[in-house]
Amino acid sequence: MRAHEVVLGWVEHEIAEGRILIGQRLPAERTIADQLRVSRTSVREAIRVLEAMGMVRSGVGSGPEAGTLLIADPSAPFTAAMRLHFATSHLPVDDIVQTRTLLESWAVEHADSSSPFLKSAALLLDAMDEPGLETECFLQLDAEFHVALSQAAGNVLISTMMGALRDSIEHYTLDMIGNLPDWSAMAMRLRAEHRQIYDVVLSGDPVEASALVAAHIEGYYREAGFPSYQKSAAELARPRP
Amino acid sequence: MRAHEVVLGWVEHEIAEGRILIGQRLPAERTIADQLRVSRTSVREAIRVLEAMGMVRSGVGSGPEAGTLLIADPSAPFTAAMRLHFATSHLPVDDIVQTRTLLESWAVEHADSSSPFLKSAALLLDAMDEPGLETECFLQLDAEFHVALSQAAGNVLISTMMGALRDSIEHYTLDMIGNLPDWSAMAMRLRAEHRQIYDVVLSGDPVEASALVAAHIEGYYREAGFPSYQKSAAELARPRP
DNA sequence: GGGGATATGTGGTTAGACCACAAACGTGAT
DNA sequence: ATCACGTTTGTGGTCTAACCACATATCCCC
Repeated sequence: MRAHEVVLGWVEHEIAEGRILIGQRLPAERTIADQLRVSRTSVREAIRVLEAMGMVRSGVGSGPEAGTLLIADPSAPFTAAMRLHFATSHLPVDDIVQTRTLLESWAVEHADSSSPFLKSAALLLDAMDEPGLETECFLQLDAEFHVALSQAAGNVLISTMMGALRDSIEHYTLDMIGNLPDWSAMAMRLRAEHRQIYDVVLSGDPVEASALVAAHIEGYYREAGFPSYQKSAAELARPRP
Repeated sequence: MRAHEVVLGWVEHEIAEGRILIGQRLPAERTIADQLRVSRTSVREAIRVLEAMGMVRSGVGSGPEAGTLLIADPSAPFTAAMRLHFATSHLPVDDIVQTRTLLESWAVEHADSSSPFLKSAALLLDAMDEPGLETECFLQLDAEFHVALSQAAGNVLISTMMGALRDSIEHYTLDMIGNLPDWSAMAMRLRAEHRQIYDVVLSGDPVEASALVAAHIEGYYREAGFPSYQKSAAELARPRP
């Protein structure tokens, strides 16, 4: 086992044992190196890996921003990999729409209407009603809302995948709104659809909720000027009407 | 921008420009360091990141196994992150079954029956018929078969997610076969079901294929001794009969 | 008490050296 | 001519030791 893998194993172990909690600092690089009898070089290689996976964040200097912090929620490792992935190879928008539709319509269909994540979703909806909200912020809240909805189904994997998609989707959406003739009208429409979806999920009508979500996603991408996206997303997700 | 990020950017650029192809070697660490005017240490940190994401593989010595090879198909970055993720936090089996069922039944439903991936799938089926095949190898081929099926739908994201799940699933399946009273009987049954699914996909009956896949996955997990898994996977994937 | 110089501790980076390994190359004996 | 064995070459793997930049904490002088 290579030296930096020893370090990775040690960190994983420390986390599993609860000796390092989220938000806490890892020991200094020199300390870890000394403790594990490896060079600081190897410790740094390990930290680069953890950083790439979104598990830690390094900062120089002193004070609360300095040192290497553990910032990983369990779903984080996904995100970084996806980000680099999408930075390298641009995925077909159709694929993204299909996948979003599949995952999200499944999620709302299996959502627990008493899930605390729905309360988060409601707060996000309120935040999106804020007048004079920056477009960028709106899109961020939009993405958050969809992730929160997905979490309500209680499937860690599905939530994780949606969370991974979120950041990547923001990139596309920002590009897309340039194609829109009237963004504020679109924002209004999105707000209304979000409310409708939320209400139906809360009222416990899985089938209707699923259909609404599919239509919502499909409509968004189509109106934002992706003519290549022909087929109905709803149909793709649920081809047997 | 930190030094190792410069290296990462350079590698991404070289890949995007087509100067480094899959299966080819990156320049030697010392060469890259020299060329980019950074230290070899920084080059190594960048390579560790790429390695963690499954994009490259490093080997010492000389010859075809040596050097740093680019092995990334577009879906690779997922895998490593997932692996570390699963190593840290054990996911509920139910979640995995649900996700597999959702992704795979969608994939076969939208499979292109003329896809070259189906030819790969056929070869894998033949390989699984090999008498005296090690259990471990069989499970590997099994996983490969499912990934190949998923690829036939032509959605990069879905294929990617399935590919990411594959390695993780192997871990569980290996544990599971210990619970089986008669592995060779199960293997026989899996072979038969695989053939059946393959035939139906090839014949172009999406609905039937989807149902078969769901039943196949569900049956496997249930028989392998996960009583916690109660609900029908087929029902989960397609709750409106 | 205030304010600026200094000490401390952090990650970021570099240079240079050695090791282990595996293939390719030479050189010798047969 | 051929084979076997040592040598060379080039690769990643590791380590030491030093310096830098940065941000806080501390101290000492005014």
